[in-house]
Amino acid sequence: MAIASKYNSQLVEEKWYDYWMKHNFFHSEVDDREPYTIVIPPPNVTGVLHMGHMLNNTIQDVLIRRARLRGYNACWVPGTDHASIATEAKVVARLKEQGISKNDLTREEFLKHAYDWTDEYGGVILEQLKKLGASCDWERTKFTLDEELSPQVIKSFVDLYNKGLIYRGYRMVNWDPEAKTTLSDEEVIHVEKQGKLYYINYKIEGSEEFLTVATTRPETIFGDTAICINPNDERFSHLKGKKAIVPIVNRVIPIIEDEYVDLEFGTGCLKVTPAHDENDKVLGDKHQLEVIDIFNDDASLNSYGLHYEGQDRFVVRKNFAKELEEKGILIKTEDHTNKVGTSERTKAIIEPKLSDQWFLKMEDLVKPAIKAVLSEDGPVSLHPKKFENTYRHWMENIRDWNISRQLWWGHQIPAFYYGDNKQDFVVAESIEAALLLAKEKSGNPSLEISDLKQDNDALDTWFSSWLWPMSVFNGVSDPDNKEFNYYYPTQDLVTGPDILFFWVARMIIAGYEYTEKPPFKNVYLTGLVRDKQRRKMSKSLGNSPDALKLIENYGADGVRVGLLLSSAAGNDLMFDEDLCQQGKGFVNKIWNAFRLIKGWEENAIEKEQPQAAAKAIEWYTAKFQSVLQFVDSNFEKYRLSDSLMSIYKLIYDDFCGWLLEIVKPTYGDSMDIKTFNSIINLLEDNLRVLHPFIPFASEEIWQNISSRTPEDALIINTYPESRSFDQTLLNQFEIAADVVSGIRTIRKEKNISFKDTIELHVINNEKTTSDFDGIISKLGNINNLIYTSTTPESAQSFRLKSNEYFVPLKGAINIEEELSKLNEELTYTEGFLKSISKKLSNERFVANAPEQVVANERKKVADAEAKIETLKSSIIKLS
RNA sequence: GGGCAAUUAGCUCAGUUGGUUCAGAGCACCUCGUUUACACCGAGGGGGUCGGGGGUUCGAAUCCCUCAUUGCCCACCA
Repeated sequence: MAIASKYNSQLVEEKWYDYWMKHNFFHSEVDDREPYTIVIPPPNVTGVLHMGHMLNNTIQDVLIRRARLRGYNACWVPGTDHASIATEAKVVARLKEQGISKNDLTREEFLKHAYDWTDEYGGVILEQLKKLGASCDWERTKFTLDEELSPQVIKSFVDLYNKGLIYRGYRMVNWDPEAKTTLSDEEVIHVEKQGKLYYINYKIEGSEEFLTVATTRPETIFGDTAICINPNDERFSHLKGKKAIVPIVNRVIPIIEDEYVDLEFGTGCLKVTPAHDENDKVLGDKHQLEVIDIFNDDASLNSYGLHYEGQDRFVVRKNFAKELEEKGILIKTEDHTNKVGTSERTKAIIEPKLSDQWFLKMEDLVKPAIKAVLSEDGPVSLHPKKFENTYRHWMENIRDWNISRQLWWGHQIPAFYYGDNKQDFVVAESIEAALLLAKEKSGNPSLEISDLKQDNDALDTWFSSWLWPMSVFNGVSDPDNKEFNYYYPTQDLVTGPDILFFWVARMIIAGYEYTEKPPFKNVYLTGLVRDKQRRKMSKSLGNSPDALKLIENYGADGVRVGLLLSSAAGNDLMFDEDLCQQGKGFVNKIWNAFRLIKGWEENAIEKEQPQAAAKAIEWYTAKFQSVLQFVDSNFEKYRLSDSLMSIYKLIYDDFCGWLLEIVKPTYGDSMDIKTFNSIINLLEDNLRVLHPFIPFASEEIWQNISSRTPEDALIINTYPESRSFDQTLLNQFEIAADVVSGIRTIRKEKNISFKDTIELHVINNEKTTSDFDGIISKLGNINNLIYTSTTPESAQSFRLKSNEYFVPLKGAINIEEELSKLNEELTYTEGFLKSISKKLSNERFVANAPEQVVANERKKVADAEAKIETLKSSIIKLS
């Protein structure tokens, strides 16, 4: 039977994914086993798979597959997020292309378009995840805006409102003029921008004197309602109680005093625009100033902007500055860099704006969530731990959360207005319930449903996703249901640190508010995927590889290995396609190991097992256990890269490099059945550990070893059991391996072909075991291994500890060369001995160092002395 | 402006409470090797005064101080 020498992922991956799906292996139902649950960070419903998703979901799949093998009832819940602002922006843009303006549509018409869009693109990303091998329970796929989840979001709003935690307030909020909505503080990114500081003269009323004010935003002059000076500033003391005249506008405004003003900055005079700056708002409230809002929703000027009405704020800045300059009012400008708030989504520059919005009080809500993460042995751990600092800082300085958005795509706020007064509203889960409340609150029993008008705004997307680990199990609507009780709290959450506040922290908050339990136990924060030059991957740079193309070229397994090999938790991943190539090579290596072993099957007969093979199997069994222990302990620390790397080396070096080479029959010879069976068992153990990382190839090989029933599929098989192992055996093998290495070095130096057999003479001063002689003979191609006490004539030598090894050579040996090699080793060993002896002769060392350390140093001395002995005698013999 | 983290081989990173083998791995690099699983291979090799400077200690990559560089988070100075 012929097995291809190159592993072909494309032929294999779809086959096994279909097979797993067909046998429902990804699906989980409540049963008696212990659950292991992961909820996916729901990607945007209209998103496409990028490298970040690949990394993130590979990690989740590794965790979930490993849990499944270890006998847990593994459940990975997939789904998508409606991503209100991002999706609405996309829909608006598409409508614009079709010549349709959002303003011309009713809410219902707009939502129809939005749903059409999600039907068209929605869930594409989930299909792409399947290509990666993601073993999600697809029967549980959820969408944050679907019929099951939406009522839970509404319920939670009503509940928090009734608890007095949600309120409506007229506040300064972050306004995104492009999306025409407010944003939470977290959605604002501060970016350093090069700007100018404009020095502008304001005339003092009833005098010819001017006051110069420095501002970065001259266009807001139209909204000025005061000038503020520091009461301690002697330069301006004569202006106290006077009034100033706003240039061009000619409005008379008071000159107020407040210590808030920094004497050092600018001119020491501040213009106050309470409608468009948070600090100015504070000043305005304090000094009871008028508030003049000069902007439209798109940040163009309204009628307060006079002849600039309708022009964009930045156009006005330029034009107005020019006008002021021409009129001699603008006296100078300076370069000035400052941090400008921009929208995380649209990148538009944020305009502080006063408006009525819904807020959630955070102060008390965060308390249990802080404790859960930061207290000693708290139930939630962040990996890596360093993010706990960031978490603490944010949580301890939290402000109320603006949860309303002026968007249509999302959960409409369940507040219903029945009158003209601001306070004439009720909050309820349905309009019917709202009517009852409204009748009561208004005292008007004749109110009808048609008299109620629902709040136009939608909720912040994160106000729905913070419920995700609960809502996917219907835990908000029905907290006592069987599934929720079983699957919640979930086990691990895998996501990026960029949404630590947006999502992770808020989920913990919601979890405690509704269940008094954390939503998950461990949070694995991945790094960002960057390119080789450390640049972020982005569409505009075009440095982001096509994820699906990568899978096509390297196989999902190859890509998974490539991504995982060098991505420690919390560290950014410098992605390079070579990593995938390495992953692909690894898969091919295992495939060929299988090919070799499978080739022995037909020649495997009952015959005596070679001693070398028996010993090698014994050794590998121990080696496997030691690596397994390492792998498991690294999994516990969420160090997946280290786990994978140790398996990688186990396969390349120990399994293929040593074990298979030792048991491999000489050309044309048969294989004994006992060895063959052992090797198959060991191969199967390897596959069990490998499966979480390379699910497709491991299943393919597993199924090719022998025909299996679906019940025997690798995906639902068992993880190798951890057992104790013989460390001495591993140490002894190390020495044997060094001997083989020594022989190979001599062969190489002397140009002796690996095909020619040679002799090896050993002076065994160390009394090392002869158990590995068979292995040494096989791998060194030694025809005669002789224990001796005399140095053979004409031989090339090497030493391990105080043992001496000789390969007799026919031709003349370069005695000079041998001597110089020996002398070099002697010098080194003597120097080594000297430094250790010095250490030991230091009384303070002997007195202070732990016993074990001192004993080890003594042993080193003994070893070195023995080695020096043998070196010296060899030198004498040669000279 | 405040805080946090990092700086170890050409690259990406390990290095556990300071102490077994003079600092490790993978990749890359150099040399040699192929009719007998795999060139998506094998054997061998070179390469680091552990960012700089000080200190504590019998002993420091590891602890302390300081400087430098980089990254991240937070923040209303016009």
